[in-house]
Amino acid sequence: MTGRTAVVLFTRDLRMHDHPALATSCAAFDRVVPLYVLDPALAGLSPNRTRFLHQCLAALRAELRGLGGDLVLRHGDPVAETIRLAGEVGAEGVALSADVSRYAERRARRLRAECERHRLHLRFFPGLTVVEPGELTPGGGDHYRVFGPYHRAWSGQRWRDELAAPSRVVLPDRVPVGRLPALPAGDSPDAVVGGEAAARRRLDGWLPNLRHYDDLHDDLAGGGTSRLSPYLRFGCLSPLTVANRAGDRGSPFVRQVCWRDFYHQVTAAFPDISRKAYRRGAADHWRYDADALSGWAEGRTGVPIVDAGMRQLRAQGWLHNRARLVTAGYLTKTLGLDWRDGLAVYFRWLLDGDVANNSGNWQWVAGTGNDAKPYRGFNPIRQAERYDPDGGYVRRWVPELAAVAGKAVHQPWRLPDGVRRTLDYPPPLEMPEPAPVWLR
DNA sequence: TCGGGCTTGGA
DNA sequence: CCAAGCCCG
Repeated sequence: MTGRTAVVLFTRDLRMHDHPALATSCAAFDRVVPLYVLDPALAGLSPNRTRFLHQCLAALRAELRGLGGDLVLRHGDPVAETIRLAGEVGAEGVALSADVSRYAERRARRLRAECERHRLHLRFFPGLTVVEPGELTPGGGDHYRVFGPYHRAWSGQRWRDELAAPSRVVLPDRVPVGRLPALPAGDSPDAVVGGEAAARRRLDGWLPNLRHYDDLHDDLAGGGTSRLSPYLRFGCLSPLTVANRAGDRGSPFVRQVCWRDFYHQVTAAFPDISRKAYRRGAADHWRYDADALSGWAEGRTGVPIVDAGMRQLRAQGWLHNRARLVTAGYLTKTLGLDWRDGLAVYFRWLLDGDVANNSGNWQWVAGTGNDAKPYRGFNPIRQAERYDPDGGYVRRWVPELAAVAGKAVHQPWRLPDGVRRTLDYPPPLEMPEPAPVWLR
């Protein structure tokens, strides 16, 4: 067999379109081996994401087969398996998308060392963000610490060109492609289904709603948000594609895509983001109360808007961004519990849970992150009345309160005793003194 | 260096 | 109007 071969290691870029590592390798090499390594170290982290991942892999394999190739699946350590496969197929090069988490950083470091040892050419590509982390820097530092200035620079930056899906993928002869294990069970009955085709359908279906985004995105009961986050998390969609198709760079929706890039460049500069307070000198001392934590996690705090959010999370593996703010704010600022504990619960359930966004946003709410106003607190009742004015969101997710009409559903402790006793719904959790002003 | 500016709030 | 310092240009 003659000609040159490359291994393309897929990670969380599970798509064919606008995939720089794949497109470039297919153009530059005679044969390309698309590889995904199932790392047992990650398998138990989140049943929801593991199931979604397997759906993405099945879809990617089908797409690659349609182009004459396949997705090679291995189990084990991604670095060891990549090196082993490269040896088996006589590859000269390894390509993958650059990533920012601690896990990804360690994987990259070990890949560099092993590729050097085995005389393999290793190349990292863009593609997980619109603008690569580190590409934009402020005058006095290595990364942006405040969103506003970052957004201005990001909007004015020249973005790379989108790349087409390859037209053909040629595998070397006789590569064992490996079996995809049976689809594992998730935790959430109403989770969306992974895969690039599903992602593109959702994007196509949602784009006509874009012009209402600014008016509707904060309404908890409505469907005004794109719900693309799980697909962006696994790279079923290129964020550049999403941003380009959404048009105006200054629009509120594209601004949200920019937040994702913002937290990736923060994480690249501060890989401890999931464990350590980002803000120097931030107050980072919290109570520990196992009962309060489990009450919050299971959606039985007795504060309806909080419980509604947590139950949506458990049912769908996703929750509205406004509900993320309210539930996270309640855990940290009202209950006084550690943002890391809330982060872990989100990580277990969220289909879109990734280190950069999940950690960055939790730290923002907790006041330890990239916020100019770290002493911000959310009043859950005010939030509920503003963003769920009729109470429809609460009644949908907290059926014990379905009989309570209107916005009274947000404060069941104020209902007449006779009514309250008919509801199978707890009083609010005991809270540290002083009790919050909204609870009376 | 210094002034403008800072996702999501509250009184 | 105050957010609370401090990031950014």
